[in-house]
Amino acid sequence: MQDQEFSKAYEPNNYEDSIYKAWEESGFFNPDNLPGKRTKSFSISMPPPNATGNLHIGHAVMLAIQDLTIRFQRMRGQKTLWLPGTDHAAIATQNKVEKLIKAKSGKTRHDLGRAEFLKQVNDFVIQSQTNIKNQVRKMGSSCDWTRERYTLDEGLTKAVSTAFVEMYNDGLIYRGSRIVNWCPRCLSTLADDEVEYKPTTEKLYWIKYGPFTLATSRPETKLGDTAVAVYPGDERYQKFVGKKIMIPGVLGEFEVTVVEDKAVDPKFGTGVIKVTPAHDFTDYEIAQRHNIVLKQIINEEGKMMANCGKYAGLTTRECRSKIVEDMQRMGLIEKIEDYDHNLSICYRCGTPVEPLPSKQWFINVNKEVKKLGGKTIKQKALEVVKEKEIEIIPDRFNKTYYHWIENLRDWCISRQIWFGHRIPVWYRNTKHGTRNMEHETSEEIYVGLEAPKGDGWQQDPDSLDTWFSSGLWTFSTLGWPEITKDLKTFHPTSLMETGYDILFFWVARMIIMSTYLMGEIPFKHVYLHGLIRDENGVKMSKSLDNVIDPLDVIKKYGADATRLSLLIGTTPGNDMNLSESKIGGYRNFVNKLWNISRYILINVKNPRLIEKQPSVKTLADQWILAELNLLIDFATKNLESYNFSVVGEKIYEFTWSKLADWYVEISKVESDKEEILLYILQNLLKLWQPFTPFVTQVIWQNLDDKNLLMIQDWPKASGKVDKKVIKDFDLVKEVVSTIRNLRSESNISPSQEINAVIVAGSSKKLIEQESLVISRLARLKKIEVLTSGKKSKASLSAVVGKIEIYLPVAGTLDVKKELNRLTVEEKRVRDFVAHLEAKLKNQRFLERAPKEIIEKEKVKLADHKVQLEKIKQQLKTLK
RNA sequence: GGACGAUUAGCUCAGUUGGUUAGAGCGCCUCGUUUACACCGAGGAGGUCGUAGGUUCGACUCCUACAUCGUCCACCA
Repeated sequence: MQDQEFSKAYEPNNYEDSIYKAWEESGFFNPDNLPGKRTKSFSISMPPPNATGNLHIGHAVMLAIQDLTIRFQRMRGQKTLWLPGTDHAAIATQNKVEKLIKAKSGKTRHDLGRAEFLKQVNDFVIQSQTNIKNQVRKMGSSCDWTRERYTLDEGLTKAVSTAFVEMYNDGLIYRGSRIVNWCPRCLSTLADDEVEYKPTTEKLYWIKYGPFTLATSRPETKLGDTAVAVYPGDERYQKFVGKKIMIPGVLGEFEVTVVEDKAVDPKFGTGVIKVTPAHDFTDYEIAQRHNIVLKQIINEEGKMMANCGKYAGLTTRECRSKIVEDMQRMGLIEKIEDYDHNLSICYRCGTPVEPLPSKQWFINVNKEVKKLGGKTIKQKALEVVKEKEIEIIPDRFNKTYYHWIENLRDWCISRQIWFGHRIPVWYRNTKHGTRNMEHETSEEIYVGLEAPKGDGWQQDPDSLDTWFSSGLWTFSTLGWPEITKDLKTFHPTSLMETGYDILFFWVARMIIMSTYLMGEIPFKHVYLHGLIRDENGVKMSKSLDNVIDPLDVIKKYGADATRLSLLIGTTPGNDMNLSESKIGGYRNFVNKLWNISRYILINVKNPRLIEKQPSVKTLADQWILAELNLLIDFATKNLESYNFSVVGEKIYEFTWSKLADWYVEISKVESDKEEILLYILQNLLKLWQPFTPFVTQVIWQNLDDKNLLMIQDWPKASGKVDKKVIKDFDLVKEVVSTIRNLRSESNISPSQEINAVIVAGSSKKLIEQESLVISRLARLKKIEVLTSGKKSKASLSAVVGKIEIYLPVAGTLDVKKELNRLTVEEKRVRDFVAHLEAKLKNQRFLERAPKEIIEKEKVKLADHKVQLEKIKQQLKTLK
């Protein structure tokens, strides 16, 4: 050990980069290079961060948890693969680059043209990918970079096309004319779950509508009305049902059909709604049920179409105020009220969504397919979770998953953006530029992996929803559609670890895609972590300036401390509040581990690995090994079941409160502990490695400079744990603590050594045997151990279980204070004894409680009665 | 409107199938440089476990209702 290398405080910045480099160069992130015979595999697909992003704290928590799991399984002898990659994040990336270009040159993507725009997007992506990959490394992630993938790389693009073609041939993908969510800013469709809702106060217009009065928030859609609907059997309107009526409007009269439909709430408003099938989902469904025609009046830019007369060309908002004016003039407006409702907006840009009729590609979620034994993809996705093939942690998310799947409608997968996987469909004699449903065309369609031969074919200009490719992630990254060795070895993956916020977006879609295309589940366990909020529980955001940047805190406190702060004190599915002081606390801990190691390594003659558990000499030796073995069992069991936090807490407690506070201190008193100290240290480093891989490796090099800690075998508990050892040692600890307490209460300075008399009864042998330890830790000069008797006058006194402790401090004894202290203590024990006595007198307790519990209470009572007696005597002696 | 979660020490959170005199870290108070560590050591104060009922010999733990906060889903003109 080099002294200068082992500085007083651990400096993470001096080691982290070189350690990571050593790991990466060792090749052990790659499962093919792992030593030993590894028959079982354990794999995780890393949820791909957006190719454009910066690492944020949400990524950090995901990386910490996944790396912990992979490192644990690697040490357990599994063939471990953690496959990293990035996602092209279609709309998000396109929007971002569009903004950048606009800011730089004032140009739009249309000015540049498709090819040039895509080139610029790709340049941008390559640059930010390098950035985020290095940030992933900073966290210590032991993922296999040789297998890294990108959703737009060649192999994955082929997987996407193959999936599309296969689903098309099975009739699962179809092109249809439907009402879609349309963002007039992005000029694209949005999936149902890409629409967000914003509470907004708007106006509700009560309008005269022929013979009816009805309420609407969108009077401009009156131009597209083709029906009026009432609740079935509503007496007020029976005479109109089934009739066609002429309604006066701002562009003259128009005809509507009156229908009955259960979608109408007879209690809301007047119980009548106007039906605009082309621009409202509910209205569209009503129109479908009653064979009502639809009339599109709003175009893809959110403007009124040519069929709107003088309103043509206005935005919907402009049109609304204009049309309201005109209607007021005609006396068609009865009243206008304020009205709170949820405005639908685009989740990417916040623009209000315009429902429009459009020709798009969909995945049919209700089609029974042969490949799934006649089930629908929806049924299959439900089944694998219900039958526990896939286990979601925490399991309460099962319910929300079921609910979401059950209510899933056909998934619109085409997007009118350029950046993404182009839809593998070609048309001839097409009018694909028009999405208007009224233009049915006779066109040839070709769906395939490559462009068809022959003239006049044009590829569909649209691209696929980014979640379509993400849905293939677990198997497309392993080589599918080729049946590769990796695919056979690592799929289904073992664990999917991600935030609960994308359970639907992503996890559900992977399940759908994998069960259909692969015929197997994508992963066995789903671990959902919560959101990281700031110390006040507020979502982190740049505008609030409450963001904790993982790179900043790694630099300041080290990657290990950052990881610990994200791994401990959290439970799956629950949000976590994180503050910098918490990270600082774990930095202190890492430093503690460093200094324990430093002490051991400096004081040991020959730092080395110890193969077998060393033989013991003292109670402390037995105790620390027993505690270590308990810890190993606990950690192994709980890491297997993803209880990271409790494991971290337990190892932390062992390290600081057991090893450092007691055993290391005792090692300064009892000699000849070289082997045990080394043995404990080497196992402790192994236990910590999945949590804090950097500092443990730095320390490990001092024990073994040839092999990396990350591929060592996970520790095994050796031998049976003797409970009596732990009980005895705990008693010794309590005696020491009690003496320290007495000293402290009486302001006896640590440098002042005093005598002690311990009346130990049946524990005399134990206390005598441990008297050296006790006297050094409690800073005693002389210690006298008796079986019984001898009341020491003018002493501080206390009782530990059945043991009486006297510290003769004649002269300095503050009798009044001491009496007071003992009286308080006496009352506390007396109350407890009374409580136990009452319990044990309760007939029903005696009848119904289990025997062991009653026995336990009886022993407790007896012990405390003895204690109470002794305190009383001590009080008497003082008086 | 429906579902879910949270509510435990000043703050951030643990608390496994009901059987401890309710725990940890940070913060706070007192004392302390005993050569691993002041990113430290020793000791201490601090909680009727959101409220009200109920089940039970026994409830922080189970049930019911309510309150506050939060999230998701559905969206009704």
